[in-house]
Amino acid sequence: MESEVSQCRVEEALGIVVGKWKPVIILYLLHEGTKRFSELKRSMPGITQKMLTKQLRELEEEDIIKRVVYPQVPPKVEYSMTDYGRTLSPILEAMHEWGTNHVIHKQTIKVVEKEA
Amino acid sequence: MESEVSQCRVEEALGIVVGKWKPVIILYLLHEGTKRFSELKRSMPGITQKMLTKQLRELEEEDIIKRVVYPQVPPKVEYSMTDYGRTLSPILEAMHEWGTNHVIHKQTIKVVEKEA
DNA sequence: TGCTATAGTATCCGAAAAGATACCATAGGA
DNA sequence: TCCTATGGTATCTTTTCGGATACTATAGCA
Repeated sequence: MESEVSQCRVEEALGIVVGKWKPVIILYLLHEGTKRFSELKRSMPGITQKMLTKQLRELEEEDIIKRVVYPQVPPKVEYSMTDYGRTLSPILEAMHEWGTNHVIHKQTIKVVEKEA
Repeated sequence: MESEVSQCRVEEALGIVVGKWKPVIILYLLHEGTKRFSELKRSMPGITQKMLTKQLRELEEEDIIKRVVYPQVPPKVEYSMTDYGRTLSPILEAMHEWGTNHVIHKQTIKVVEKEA
């Protein structure tokens, strides 16, 4: 039983959460519950339709979010977290907290460097 | 005080941890302590010298790891986690755990799909 | 004299991710 | 009759990431 670095499963979690938009999508759905495609798009200024669709499909593929299509015209599609997807919450929250602190920490480093 | 998605600081943490090699480097240094450049390289088959150097420089820049150069020839350079860098540990461990479980979960989904 | 080990740099290349843009179907309303 | 809203797809271009390869310096050793 050696400590093999190659058995690292961090990338499994990372692969789901990384990207410019995925954490935003997940946190939004975690906090706001069920949302329509158009609501997601409006809440993420700068994202293209193609990008949003792609990210949502990938998250759905991994069973993180649920996609419900209502047979209407114009179409209505709702997205929400799955129970399984919600298990990501502690990780996301921890990263959010760490990230918030890191912004401050970076400024502290710079000050220390200037003094030195 | 509205829940603005754009204030999301997850990316701050994510930016440090993502990449093909960074989680591996961090976990290795967390578990094994101080390591020389050549030891890191040997423990990560497939990484090029350029990549390893680049990742290490970026982690050093963010105050996650410490770089100590010994004025010798041939050169000796040691890398280790900073105290601050060690604060990433819970996040990495959580992701590792989640990732390990996710590998199993994906198989479960496939089985359920086949049955349906 | 030439070879090795160490910790790098410098360039170039290909693949992958992200973005811009245009297009589609159709119910309901003006 | 034409326009709008919705939730997409299909292409093309740009940007970024990662990798291959070659090059560097120099102490010590045979």
